[in-house]
Amino acid sequence: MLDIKLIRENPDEVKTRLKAKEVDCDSAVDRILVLDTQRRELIQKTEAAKSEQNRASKDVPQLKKEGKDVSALIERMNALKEEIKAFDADLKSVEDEYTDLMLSLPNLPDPDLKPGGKENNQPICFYGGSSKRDFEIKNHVDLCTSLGIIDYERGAKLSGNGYWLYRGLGSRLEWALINYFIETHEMDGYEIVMVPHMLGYDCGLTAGQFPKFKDEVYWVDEDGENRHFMLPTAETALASLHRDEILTEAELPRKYVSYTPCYRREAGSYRSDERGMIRGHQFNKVEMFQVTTPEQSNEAFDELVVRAESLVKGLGLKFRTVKLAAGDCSASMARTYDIEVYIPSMNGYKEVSSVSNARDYQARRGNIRYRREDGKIEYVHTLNGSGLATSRILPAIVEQYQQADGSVAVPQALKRFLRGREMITKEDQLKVNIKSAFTCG
RNA sequence: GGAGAAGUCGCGUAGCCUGGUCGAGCGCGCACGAUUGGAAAUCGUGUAACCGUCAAAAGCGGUUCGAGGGUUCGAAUCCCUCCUUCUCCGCCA
Repeated sequence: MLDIKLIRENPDEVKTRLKAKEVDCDSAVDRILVLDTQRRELIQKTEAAKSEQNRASKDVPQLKKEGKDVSALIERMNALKEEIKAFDADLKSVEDEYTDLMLSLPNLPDPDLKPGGKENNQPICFYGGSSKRDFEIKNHVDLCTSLGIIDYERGAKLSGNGYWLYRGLGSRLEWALINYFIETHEMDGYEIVMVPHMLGYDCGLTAGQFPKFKDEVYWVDEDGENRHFMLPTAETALASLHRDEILTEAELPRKYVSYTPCYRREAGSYRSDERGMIRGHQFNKVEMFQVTTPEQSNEAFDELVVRAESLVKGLGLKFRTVKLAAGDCSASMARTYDIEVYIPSMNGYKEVSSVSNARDYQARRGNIRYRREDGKIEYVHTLNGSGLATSRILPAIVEQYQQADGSVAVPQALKRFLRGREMITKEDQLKVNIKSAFTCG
């Protein structure tokens, strides 16, 4: 949510900056200004009437005590009652429309972002050398299938297109990634939080996904008011952790890390080049989240980018970091850098981390504030960054670490999470299969 | 899932039966001041958020006693619905 004072005082600046995001909010802003004026007029009228009512209400017992007649006063209060009712009804309808529009406005992009969409994204850092191989590379779908570490067929059997199963060493590899990431973040001072996977509506509202994008998540429990949705990212839960709270300056910044599966409808986004685990309805992600003061948030953003990058570096993967153009940042965010890992079979890069600064946008929606040392109360800044999306890292590892014989080397950093293993080979898989055939549950 | 109890100003509580000087008493905590060589103790003062008015602050006005609705001239207090918590029973990883 944007600051109404900013809209009131600089409506043109707001309009211009939102245009950089390739959304036209001119009419919404104009309407908000009208409603804002109406709202304040109605508040004044209502409050004048309520003030009189309060005074009269105090006089009644006093006059009664003095044995005076209060019937005239009570009649006046009856009239006031009707007046207030009418004003309140008007005010409610104005405020409802006002709130809807305020919630629909996206966050202002930072001024240094290039305006426009994807085509204006700027890579700002490349890491990792040539990935040329002297054998014909295979894509991760074929590799994972032949190694028996991912079972696409049965995933589809169980849940349809966009689902897969991790099998044996595939599961171990995925789990190793999660462990590696979580452990690294914890050592860096992040608190590990395990959050509910089914969330109430207000979580989506605070994070900024709702009301606009409420069709992009899975809804469960659809009986009336108490609906829950499956979280599309841990950010949606973490953003609401301190909703309606007033923190103290001393306890900021707060740093959280969460591992959750992410559930997304991905309606209409299927593309044939995104085979396998590049895009699914359920994927795994470790998410970092920070709550900071406004002064801390730029530094926190840089920190999140560095942390995400160092995880990819730690795995020895080739990647690049991209500064997103205003229009490619999501609605809630003022700035976003994506970290994209190289996928040899696609000869392209795919996002494994998205680091964003929401500034006070989510804090306003969720009423998350802090008390400064000097006693003043202000909105916090919130930031999030994937660290990392394991379901996209695994294909990258499999493709970048593939060997001529179809086996896959294990990145050094993961070896201790994989019982010191050097390679994942078909023979490994065979052993795992035989073993699991004899062990039950 | 069944039965019962409860949700009040940072925390703990009083007030609810018997509606009106209750936005709300007390204790703790916290802040400031006095006292002291300093501290403890003691005493005194203060102690929320939001909205509106204002250039801003002060001041003034309004709202908030879990949430929403109702009754009433007037609701923390009466009625209804919902949410949450606790206790007991049942069931269960």
